[in-house]
Amino acid sequence: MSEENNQYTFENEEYRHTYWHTCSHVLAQAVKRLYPEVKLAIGPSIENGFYYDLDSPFPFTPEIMEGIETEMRKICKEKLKLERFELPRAEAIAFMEEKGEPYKVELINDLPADAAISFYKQGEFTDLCAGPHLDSTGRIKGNGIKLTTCNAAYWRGDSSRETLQRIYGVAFPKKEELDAYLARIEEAKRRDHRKLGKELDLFAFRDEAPGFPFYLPKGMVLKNTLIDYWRQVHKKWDYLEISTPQIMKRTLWETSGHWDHYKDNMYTTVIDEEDFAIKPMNCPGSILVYDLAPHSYRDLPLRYGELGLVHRHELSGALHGMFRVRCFTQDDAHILLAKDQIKDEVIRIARLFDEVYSLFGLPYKIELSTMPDDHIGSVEDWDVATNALAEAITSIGKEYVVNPGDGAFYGPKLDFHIQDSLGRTWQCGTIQLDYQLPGRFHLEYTGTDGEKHCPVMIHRVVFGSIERFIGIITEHFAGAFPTWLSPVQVKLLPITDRAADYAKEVSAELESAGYRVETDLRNEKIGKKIREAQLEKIPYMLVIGDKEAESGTVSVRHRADGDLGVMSKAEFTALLKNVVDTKDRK
RNA sequence: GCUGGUGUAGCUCAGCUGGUAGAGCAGCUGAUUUGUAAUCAGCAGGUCGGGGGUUCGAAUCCGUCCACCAGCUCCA
Repeated sequence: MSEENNQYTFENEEYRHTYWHTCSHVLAQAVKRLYPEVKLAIGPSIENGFYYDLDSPFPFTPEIMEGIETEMRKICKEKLKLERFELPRAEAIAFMEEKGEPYKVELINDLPADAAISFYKQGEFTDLCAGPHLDSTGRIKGNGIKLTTCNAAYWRGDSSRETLQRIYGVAFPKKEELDAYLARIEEAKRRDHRKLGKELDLFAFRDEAPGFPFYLPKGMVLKNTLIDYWRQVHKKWDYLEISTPQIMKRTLWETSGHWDHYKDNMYTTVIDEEDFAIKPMNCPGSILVYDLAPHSYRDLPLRYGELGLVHRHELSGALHGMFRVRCFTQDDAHILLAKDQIKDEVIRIARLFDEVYSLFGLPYKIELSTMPDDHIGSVEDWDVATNALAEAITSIGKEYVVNPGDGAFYGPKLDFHIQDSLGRTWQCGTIQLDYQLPGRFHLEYTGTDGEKHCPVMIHRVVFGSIERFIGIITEHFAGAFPTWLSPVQVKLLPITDRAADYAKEVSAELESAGYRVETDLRNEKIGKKIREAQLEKIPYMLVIGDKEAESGTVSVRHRADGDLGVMSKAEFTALLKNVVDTKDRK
């Protein structure tokens, strides 16, 4: 989204954030003028606008938000100067205590001893803030401001602390830019995969199974086609496919550490008076496969691929269409290798990822997640592993940002994030290094020295999950999937009953050539048949009337390119074959 | 899980301050045999998310449970 923001008239990225940061102060000032009893928390600029967290005894309804917006415009018109000043710690605390702002007092108390404690004053309003800010509220275009939503947020992101109300807003130097921004949001909502999934009959959710997707026939074609592609890619990159059990004994999960670290998210059951768990991850299964036979360094890296169905009891509020479900198929792989093979293998994986994402035209961002508080293993191992990941990405000329403390409990990871239609990013691919699990299971291989060594394990997924990836590409293509992926690739549209037999003949020929075809034999006008096929986003429509039946031709229409004219059956089949075989994005 | 919001026919939605439900599309039937984004007519379809409560009377008010939406927390 940051690229798109540059089309606006902000002078530069820094000015945009300064502008929005000042907007957030104007927001807080407006709230305090109208509702002095509301307490202030924090109010920064964000990727797409700004927000202010407030502790309020009442909810901010749309009417109240409108009132606040009006007051904000007034403050802009007042052209209040913003003035920075500093106070010694004791005075700063006394100042905020006097104003009755407990959250600000807490913030000041937590500032480092040597930090300057700065404030910004605009008119009667003063806020604790490091800045920078615009020099006057008059620089903000009043009617370019829009408060978008109000939602809950925990004070300092801690779910055990107070729930605050967060008012989000956007603002632009020109009213037309605000309108364009809001129009873009509306357009993005039109490609929401939940909406398209329903319209295109891909998948469904039912109250009877919250968070558990139902694949409809067309969604199943999509899923199976993705899986076929996945198998093809992984064969090429030397992976061996396996499949491991859905339910395994508690003792296994205790050995793996999941019982201690992940139990709250696991579905468990009792069989013959013994505890079992439905797998939330595939790794222990792969480990048991490795452990079936002795291995030597010659076997490594050993790459086990598994399309593993996992179940995780996600918090109800976290569920989100196909992006966040409770049961999903991970396109998983577990690679066992020697420590000195890590960097090369990570490079190899990152190249595979790039090949896959490029095919779909998906831009992605890489994050390096480091050691969390809740971790197992030595800090030294973590350092070595984290560096290996960083070096691998740098060496293939890609960039990453660090996500401190966000690694899995067993090791650091590289996450590959892809954006949805609204610019929210979702983790799809991940490469996780694991120095712990092989040791917990006493895995070993015989090295060149004839001694036993413990291998390292890499966990990785490319799609992330088939479900999430389907959601991502549904939004990316706005439901108009490339022909090779489209549930229906060709729709035959006979104009009258007279052309029905010929249409069936063409359909049979295409089907026997391996294409997915539907025929619309309804007694409807051709305009209506075309309209509906367009709405179904079917790539190729073949209009068939008396002329085509007589000459043995087809009249081809493409969903995006329109009427392509009359072709012989052979010409059309060749065109279709080319588009499908090359996995053209058309 | 938390805060706020939403929940009316298969789908998209209307139903003002409480007086026992409406439209379009889809479906079915009939007519129409049609040349690149909606042919016409008729019929049928809902215990208004579920259980309660207030009321002479509840889709409309209250409470509760469920699901969904936005965000937070968490995560593929």
